[in-house]
Amino acid sequence: MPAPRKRPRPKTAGRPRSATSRSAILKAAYQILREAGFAGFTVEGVAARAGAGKATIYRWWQTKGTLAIEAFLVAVAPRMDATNETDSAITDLRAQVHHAAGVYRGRPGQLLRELIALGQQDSATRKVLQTDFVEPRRKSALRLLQRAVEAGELPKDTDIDVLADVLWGPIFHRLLVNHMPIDRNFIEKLLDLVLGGVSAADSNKRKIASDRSG
Amino acid sequence: MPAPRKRPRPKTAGRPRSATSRSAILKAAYQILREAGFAGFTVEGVAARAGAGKATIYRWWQTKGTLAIEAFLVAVAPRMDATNETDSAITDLRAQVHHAAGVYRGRPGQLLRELIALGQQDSATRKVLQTDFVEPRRKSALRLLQRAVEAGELPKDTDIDVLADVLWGPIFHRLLVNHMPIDRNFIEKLLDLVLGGVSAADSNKRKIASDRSG
Amino acid sequence: MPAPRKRPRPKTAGRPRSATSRSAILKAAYQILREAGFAGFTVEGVAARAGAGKATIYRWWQTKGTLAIEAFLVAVAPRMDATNETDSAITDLRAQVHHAAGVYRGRPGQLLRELIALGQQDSATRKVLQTDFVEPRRKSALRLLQRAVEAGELPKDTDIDVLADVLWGPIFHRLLVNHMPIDRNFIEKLLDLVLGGVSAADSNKRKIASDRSG
Amino acid sequence: MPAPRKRPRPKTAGRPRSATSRSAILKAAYQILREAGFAGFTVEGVAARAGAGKATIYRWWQTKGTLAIEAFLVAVAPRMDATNETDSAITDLRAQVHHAAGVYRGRPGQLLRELIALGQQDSATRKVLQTDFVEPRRKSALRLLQRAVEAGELPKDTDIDVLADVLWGPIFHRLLVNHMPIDRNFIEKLLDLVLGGVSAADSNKRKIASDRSG
DNA sequence: ACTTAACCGAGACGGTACGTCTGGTCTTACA
DNA sequence: TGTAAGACCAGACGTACCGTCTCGGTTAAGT
Repeated sequence: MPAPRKRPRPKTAGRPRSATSRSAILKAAYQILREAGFAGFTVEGVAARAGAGKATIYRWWQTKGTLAIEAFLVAVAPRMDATNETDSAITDLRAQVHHAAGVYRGRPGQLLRELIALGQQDSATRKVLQTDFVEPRRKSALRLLQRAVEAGELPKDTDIDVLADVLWGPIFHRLLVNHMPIDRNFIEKLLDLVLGGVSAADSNKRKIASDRSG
Repeated sequence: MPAPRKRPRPKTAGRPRSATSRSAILKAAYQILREAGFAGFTVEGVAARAGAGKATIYRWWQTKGTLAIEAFLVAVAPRMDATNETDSAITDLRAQVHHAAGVYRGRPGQLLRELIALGQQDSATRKVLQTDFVEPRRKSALRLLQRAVEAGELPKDTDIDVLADVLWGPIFHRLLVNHMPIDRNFIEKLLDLVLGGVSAADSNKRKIASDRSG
Repeated sequence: MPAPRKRPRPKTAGRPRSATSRSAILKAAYQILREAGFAGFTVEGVAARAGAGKATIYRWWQTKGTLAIEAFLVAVAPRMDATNETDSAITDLRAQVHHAAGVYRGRPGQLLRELIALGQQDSATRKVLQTDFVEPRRKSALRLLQRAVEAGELPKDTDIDVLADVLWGPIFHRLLVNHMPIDRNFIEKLLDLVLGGVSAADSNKRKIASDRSG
Repeated sequence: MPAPRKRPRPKTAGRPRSATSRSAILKAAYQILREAGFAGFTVEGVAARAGAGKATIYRWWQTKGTLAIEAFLVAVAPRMDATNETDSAITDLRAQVHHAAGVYRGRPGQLLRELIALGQQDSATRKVLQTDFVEPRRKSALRLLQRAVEAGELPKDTDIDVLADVLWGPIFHRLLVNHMPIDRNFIEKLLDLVLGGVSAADSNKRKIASDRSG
């Protein structure tokens, strides 16, 4: 059983997919998202700005939600991941959280809120969001946590699935419920509370280090 | 020269708002939400089922989002709060979290996901959600945490704002991102990790106690 | 058979109808008709401008159409009839036609068009229009024609019902179909053709006389 | 610097207008008009019966009035014109008037009344009615009258514009004001009065002839 | 003076239809 | 076959009025 909506690209078909068109569509989609949010995001608007036909869009994206997510990820994902590695997995983890929080504070965070919201109503969108955004990031986080456990920076019996949620959950909570800001101070206290509670590391040292990049 | 046709009208002129109509609308709204989710929730549908005019709905609710939220809260809020109090604030807190998690696992949780999603796109909706749902629950949680701090069950320097997010954030995270279930085991581990990490209480005893109410 | 539960109250019990309110409503109604035509004529608008309640309007007028007609007639009818009588019925008739045409050329004519239009769709309105506008004017015209017949100004076997339509029909035709103007020249030729064709009077003399009042 | 993404598109781009849809809409519109009159004529009803979208209707017809008129004309116009030609223009004219009166007496006449009424309130509708209904019929009548003048059946100095109104006006008058029926007798007398008054033909002969087709 | 019935303004009510908008599909001609 | 253009169906949107109904309150006529 082949994947259902995987585009069948035999070597000798008719006219090949236009890369120009695809990137024009994604670019236009992201511009509209940035300018008007998902509220002002219409397929017709994207088609018009990209100089594309609506049918072309629907040929390659299932729904407008999946288009929005792909446009968002193509534009934002590159600057979402911090990849500096040190000897300490915990240090890397803290850097990763701080970096992500910084991104979420800005325009991309607002868009992400809307896209997660979108995922609640439409299953195709939810799936794409899950596959292309959530899973890679979660796996990356779990890998770091696993490294920390193996290095003895976290207790051997740590449930990293739960710990990952305890780390990221509060940030998404503030992002989506919007009751308090995701400021640097919050992240710092969160990290101290969660990682400080399970690791024996000195919180002060870290605080000084992280302040340099704020 | 006084105005010619100015009689001193009473402040409460005109036919008063119909309570019957209001409750019929809220009831119909909740029924539709429960049956079809927010995707199938239309003002026209609510009006038709309630035997009300659309104008009546728009007269009293700014947007369909605010109607949805009010309908949800009126129907669901009563069974959302566990109010059993014991001597231990921490015990009460654990009970509260378990109870809420139980509610979120079911239909109300799915609806809540959609309503939070809704709040991302429309500011009127966001405001109502904030005022009528988020704040009361948060205040209740903060009160319990404060009690725990004052009773010495939590360290004196605990930042309860952060701790509240660390407790509830992971649950909302799983609710909204939907990557893993909010099962009893998760809640247990979450509580142990968060409260166990800051309090010295014995986790095993609590586990046995809370299982009786599951 | 008297009703058993009805107490023998006098027919004229309760507060009498407010003349102030009635005239305020009619005045407001005509103002709106004049300013915006029947297209912009709403009962709510009339009520608001008159400082009256909608219920008061509907208590005294069956539909908004009947209100519009009454408002129009109260304001316009007085200046619609020319009552100068001479020895010649034909001369009076010509004067009457010229006068009415003059009124129809102006704003009242436009309103009349809309009110006749209104009468096509609603039977209550049609009836009021028939009774209060059409019949009196038709009777007046028939009386003049009858006088002319009796005076020998028209042939004894003239069918005055048909002749009345032949006289007034062309004017209403131009009023409602609007293909050509109801100008003085048209009326003159119409009168000459219709009355000149059946009477032996000299058309030239009349033309000179009527030009003085154009 | 030329526009980068401007390809020379053909003038006839896009899917062409669907003839199927157009005729389904017109058919549905006429059915509704016939069954319920203009009072029961709604764009939503037409769309539903035609299996069309409301937007499609509004794309091609400015207002519901113009749709109603076009539907009426498409269905009714063919049977409105009598085209039997004889040697005598007057005879043809009398036949034409009788034929039209016959049509006006029936359902089409009732609809026409409503459509003319409609034209009083909306200028777009008035224009369509003027262009597609009034003008062709008027031109046809004027042509006949002109023929009669040239053939000597009417005086050389006849003002055919006025005569046309004198002929048709009384019919429209009775149609729209509805004070008396447009029966065969009325038409006969009208013709005798108007044409008999200006031509020298024998009225009795014509009466006998026309009675055969009543 | 008291009762009572009908009046009054205000404005909410159930409805109906409006004209607009957008999602997702379909149909052309061209490349 | 892919593409741009744009027409298509479907159906919810929020608005505008309709004519009815309920309020609190007023005003004569009849007692």
